[in-house]
Amino acid sequence: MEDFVAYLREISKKWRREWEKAHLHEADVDPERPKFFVTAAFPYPNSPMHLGHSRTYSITDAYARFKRMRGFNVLFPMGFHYTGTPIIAMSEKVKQAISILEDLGSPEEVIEKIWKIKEEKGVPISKAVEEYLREIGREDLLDSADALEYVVLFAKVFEIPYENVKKLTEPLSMANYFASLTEEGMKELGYMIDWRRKFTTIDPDFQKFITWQFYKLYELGYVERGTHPVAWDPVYNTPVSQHDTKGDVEPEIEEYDIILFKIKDEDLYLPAATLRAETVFGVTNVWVNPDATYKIVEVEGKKWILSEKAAYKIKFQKENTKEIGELKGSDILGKMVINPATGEEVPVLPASFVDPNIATGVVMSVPAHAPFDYVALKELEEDPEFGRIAKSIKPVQVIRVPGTDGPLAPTVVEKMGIRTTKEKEMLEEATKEVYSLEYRKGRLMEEALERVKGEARLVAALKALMAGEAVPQAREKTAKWLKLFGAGDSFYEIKNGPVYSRFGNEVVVKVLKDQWFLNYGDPQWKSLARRALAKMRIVPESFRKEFENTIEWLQKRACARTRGLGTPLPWDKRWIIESLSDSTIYMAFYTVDHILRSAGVPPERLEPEVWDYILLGKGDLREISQKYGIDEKILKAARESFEYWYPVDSRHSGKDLIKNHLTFFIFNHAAIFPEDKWPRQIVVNGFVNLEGKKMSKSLGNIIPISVAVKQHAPDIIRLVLLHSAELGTDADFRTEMVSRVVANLKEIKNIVELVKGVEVKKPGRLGLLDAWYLSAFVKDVENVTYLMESLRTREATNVLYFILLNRTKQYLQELDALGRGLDEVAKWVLKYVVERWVKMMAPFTPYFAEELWHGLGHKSFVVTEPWPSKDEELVDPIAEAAKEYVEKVIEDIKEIIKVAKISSPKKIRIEVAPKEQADYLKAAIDYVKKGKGLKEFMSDAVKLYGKKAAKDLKALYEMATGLSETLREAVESGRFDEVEALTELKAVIEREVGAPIEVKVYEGGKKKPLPLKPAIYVE
RNA sequence: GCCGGGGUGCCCGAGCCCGGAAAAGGGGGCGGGCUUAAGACCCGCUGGCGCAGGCCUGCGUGGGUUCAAAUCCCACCCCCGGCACCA
Repeated sequence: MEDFVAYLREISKKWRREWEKAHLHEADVDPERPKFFVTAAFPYPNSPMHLGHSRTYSITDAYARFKRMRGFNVLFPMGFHYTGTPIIAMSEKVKQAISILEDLGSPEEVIEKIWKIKEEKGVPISKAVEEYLREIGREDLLDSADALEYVVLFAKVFEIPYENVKKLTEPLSMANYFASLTEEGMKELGYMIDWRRKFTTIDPDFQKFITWQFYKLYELGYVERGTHPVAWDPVYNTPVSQHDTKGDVEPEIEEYDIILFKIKDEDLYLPAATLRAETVFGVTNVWVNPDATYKIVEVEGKKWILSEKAAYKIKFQKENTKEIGELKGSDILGKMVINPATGEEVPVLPASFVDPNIATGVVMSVPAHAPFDYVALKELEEDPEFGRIAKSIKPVQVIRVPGTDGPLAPTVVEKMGIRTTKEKEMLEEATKEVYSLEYRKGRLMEEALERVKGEARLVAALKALMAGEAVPQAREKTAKWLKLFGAGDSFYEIKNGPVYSRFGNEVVVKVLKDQWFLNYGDPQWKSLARRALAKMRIVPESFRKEFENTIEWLQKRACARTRGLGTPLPWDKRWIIESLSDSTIYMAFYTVDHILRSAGVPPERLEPEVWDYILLGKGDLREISQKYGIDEKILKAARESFEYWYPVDSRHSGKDLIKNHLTFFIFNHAAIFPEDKWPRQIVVNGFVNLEGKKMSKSLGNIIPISVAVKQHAPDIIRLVLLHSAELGTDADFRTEMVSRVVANLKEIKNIVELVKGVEVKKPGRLGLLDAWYLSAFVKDVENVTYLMESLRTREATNVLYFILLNRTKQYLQELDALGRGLDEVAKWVLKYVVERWVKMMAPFTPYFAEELWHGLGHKSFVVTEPWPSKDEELVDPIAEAAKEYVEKVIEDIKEIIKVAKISSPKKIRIEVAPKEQADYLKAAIDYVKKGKGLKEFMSDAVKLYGKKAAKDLKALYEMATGLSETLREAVESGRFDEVEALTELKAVIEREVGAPIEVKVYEGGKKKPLPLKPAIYVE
């Protein structure tokens, strides 16, 4: 086994060299041949390519290779996506880790020790790092644990020598390093990528291309400006996302509605933060924390009272805020404030459950709908100072849930028996119950709006707008209404806080002004996207709905960031175009970049007008050539290349990209290119698990291709990935599967070698066995072709590497049983099959197929051979039916032997129904096919064949309904002869059942045979 | 909550779109063969009943349509994934 894998590795090196020498993977414009342009999402080089990525690429490659054999001029290019921030964060973490490691003494030893802890205790790497640091008494370094984790991951899981890890402290060196590892992996796996066209997204010419794209989008009016909240490091003044935080936590941003309660007779406002603005109509009081410190902050001309923390946070969300005073929570207790929605006066009361670290530190109290508020009020009734006020407060119901009576919060609280605000867990559960019920089923009551003090006109307008509205809509409308008259605002908070940036600072929310958006919500753009999708083939088709939903759901999307690698926004260079926005139409760039580069066109000349000509055919060739100093011939060649290769015929990626990249891909093509250049197909595949487990960096169960190839062999990895799951579902890479695949390839090799050097003439007549085997194979050819057109690699490989192999083994065995062995006829048959079989394996295991092909004496490359076609004249339905029939008979004999508990049968007699019975069956089949019922058949058939046939006729009708297609057609043809089939394959049956058999036609006896159902006597 | 996917035999998993065979294929288990032994490999069994190829039950739960439903329709229960400025 080991030897065989080594052999597979060996031949992969050999053929990789040969193909490269022959430039097999380079595709150029060829007007004589139909083109096929395949692309897969390019990798982000923050790690070497692993098994998960290679599934997408292996599918793409098998498909590309298949299409090439089908006669297409296939282009499969690849590039690298350098845009973005994770690489920057990672390289900084590595830098930090290296300095710690150097500081600790011998870095490699430390890494080994950490790995040992991980292995021995079976804990994630992060835990092992922590444990190690504690062990050596360096708890002070715990803050940098995740940085160390990366280095361990690189060194141990990715098997990068420490000397090389040390070089990854600069973003670019890291990106280049991983890009080159990935490229090498792709080459090892034999992907037919045209590497001449490789680029990275920070190459100057690519940046010019993106610049053009954004000018286009801008001209079309799809780029907009607005404000946008982001997670932010307040010290380093930089946005923070998952990879920038300690412990890689994704900061989640939550938007609170602010409702401004003016303090009566004072120029001060209490900004209550709430997620349930619609309950403002039921506010009975406002809570502040009596022990907390509050600041008076001037916000947009009003004086807000905010908790100390909130006063700090708001600086990042509002412009020109000014702290002008300070007070204690207790200072404002008992004051009356005005509910801006209703105009009612309500008191300010103390509540210790109000957390000054969350939102504004001011909360409005709605006892009817918030369990906390209800219980807190009850609690307060005992208070010497505020007890009297608390007692006087009655919950005000403003939301009604059908099927319930009265306000929900008190009901639930009483039901659960909650008494004090200290029962936090119970209260939270109660809150969840009330909130979710009201959110799903609640409606805003008309009575709630009647509380609004004001002109009848105002109240009526509110009623018209919101009475009876479902909670989600009522909430939105209330918040909007309050904002419109200056009593409402927004406050952003980190929902899962506190989150710390990798610099150690607590992350806040910053509202960015002038953020640039792509407006995917634009109705015109949306309808273009819809049309593009409708015209496209989606594989598997079941994902279409998800695309449709995504198109509908997409709104504005921030398309630029303040930092990271990438292309500056052309009209506002402070911004860098974000990674998912600069990777939507880059496939077009593949069609021309090698032309422009090999001609030495300086990137700075690739101004928008140049791209307009190349990609849209706009402008005058000569004029542009002169204006930008680019040779006319080059421009023309680029234009022709684009025209030839575009549109993309097939776009491949993992299913995680449906909701973003793939849909943006559709949108942007629809916006920028004319309809005939819109993509034709999207192919989506599932993920890869390893031995049933999700791959994760923390578990360290990621296998980079470089490691996998050393362990297995390229063809094995390809085949396992292609065979282990249906396209849309998740695959599982298991060693067990690997060994099965290896064993099968070995067997296939042995079979192929049987016909090495065999030269025999086509025989005049085939045996039943030969005819069956050939016919089944021809159907395989047709089937595999169809399966590959539908990208069903699992089924296609199943036919080629499992079913066909087994059938071939069966054929060879049965030849032996018949005493024929590999005679001249069989040799011809086998050679016929093998030659085509090897070709069909080429898309999946190209190296293996190439080696076998040459072993058969061919001089051409199998990978560029034409795909086999279906040889109609070899289709023999009668032979297939005969074989199926014989197998059914064998099964029946075995069943009888088993049920009758016959230990060693001596002789078996098979009596076949007389020929004319077959006519009855034919008639029955005819009725079944026409959808006529049993009754109808019986009444007609009895007339025709007589009463005494009635019993048989009924049985035959039932048989007809369940007949396989093969047998049904054989019976219909009238050419199928049971005796002939049984006689010719007698030896096969005998070997299977272990007794001599005798075949004859029924001449009367105790068991009456039916057609296809002979009477069997076992002695 | 919204959107998407799914609940099939001891386990994993096809089949459901286009209704018509206890339900492909694995794995595990049991029995047998091979072997000094283990492994690998091969054969048989693996819902129930059945001394002749048969019958019964069955594909989340409950209804319905149909000569016929894992497959179509309705209601319900449960599980998984995504929910954005991140590649």
